[in-house]
Amino acid sequence: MEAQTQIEISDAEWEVMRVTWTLGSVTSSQMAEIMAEKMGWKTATVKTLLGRLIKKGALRAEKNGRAFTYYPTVDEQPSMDEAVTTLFGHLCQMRVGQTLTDLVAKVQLSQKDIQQLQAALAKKAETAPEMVDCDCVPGQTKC
Amino acid sequence: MEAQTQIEISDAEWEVMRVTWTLGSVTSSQMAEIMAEKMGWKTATVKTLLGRLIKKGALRAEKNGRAFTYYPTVDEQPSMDEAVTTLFGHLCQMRVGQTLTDLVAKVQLSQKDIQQLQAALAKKAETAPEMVDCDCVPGQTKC
DNA sequence: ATTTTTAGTTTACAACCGTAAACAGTAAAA
DNA sequence: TTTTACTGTTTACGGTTGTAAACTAAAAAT
Repeated sequence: MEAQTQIEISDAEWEVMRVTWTLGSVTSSQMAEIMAEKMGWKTATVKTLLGRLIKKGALRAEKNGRAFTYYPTVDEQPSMDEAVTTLFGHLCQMRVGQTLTDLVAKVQLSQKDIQQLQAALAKKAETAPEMVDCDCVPGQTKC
Repeated sequence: MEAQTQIEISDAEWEVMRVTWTLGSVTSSQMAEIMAEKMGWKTATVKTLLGRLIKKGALRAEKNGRAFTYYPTVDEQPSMDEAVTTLFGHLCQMRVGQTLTDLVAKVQLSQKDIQQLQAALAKKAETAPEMVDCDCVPGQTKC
C-alpha cells in the first residue's frame, strides 16, 4: 500500500485541523465562528485556510445543501507525531533528553500520561546507551 | 531587564545554528564546507543563511583579517526549548502525553537522560490531575 | 420576483523561505 | 603591478504563509 504522502500543515492551518479533529466534522460557518472567538480571525481568513487544507488533502468537503461539511482525511495523532518528529530532527541529538525534560516540566500531563511515559522510559532504559553523540557537525562524534 | 525578543529560526537556519553552537565559532568557509557535506548546499546558500541569521540577531560577526568569524548570540538549549514549546502549543493539550510517549520511543536517549526524565515525571506526578482537558474548541472542556 | 444573505472561489499582497547567481571589494599570488 | 581568489553584499525567483477583500453563484427572505 501507498504510504500517505507527507502533508505540510502550517501553524495557522494546525488551528483549523485541531477543531476539525475535535468535532469530527464542521461547516465553514461553524469554523468561522469558532476561529473568530479562538483566534480573532475574519471569516475570509478561515475560508482561505479551509481551501488550502482541501488542496493539500488534509480535509475533504462533502456537499450538504447550500454549503459543504468538512472532514479530516488525516488522523490527528500521526500528524502530531510527525510534526514533532520533524522538529526534533532539527535538534542536536545530544540535547534531546534535556529538551524533553524541560518540556515535561512545562506541559500538562494526566496521571495516566505520566504512567505511560514512565513505562516507555523503563523499556527504553533496557537498551539505552551510556551516551548519545552530537550529530551537528559531520565527522565529529562528540561535542 | 529586557527579555530577549523572540527570534524566529527557520528550518534551514537551524542547521546553521547547530553547527555554530557546536563549534562555538566558525568562519564562513568552514561553515560552507560543513554544509556542503552535511546538507549539499552551495556556498552561496550558506552565505545567505549566515546573512539572515545576522540580521535576525541570532549570530554576531567579528572581523578577523579578510573574513568574519561568526558567533551565536542566543543559547542553544533555550532556543530549542522555545521551538518545542511553540510546536506543542499548537497541539491538543489532551494529546500531549501520547505524543511525548511516541516521541520517547523514537528518539535516542542516554541512561542519564532517562533518569533525569524519570525524576521530572516523578515530581510532576505529585500535582498532576486525573485528566487533561481538550483545548481545541472554545467553551468545550472535554472531547 | 427582487433583494438580501450565505458560502465557495479568485485575487491580493507583503513577509518569509529555500536556493542560489551576480556583483564588488580586498587580499594574496604571480 | 596585474591577475586571481576569496568573502561579504545585492539581487533573484518561485513557493508558502498569514491575513483578508472582492467576486460570484445560489439559496432564503421579503
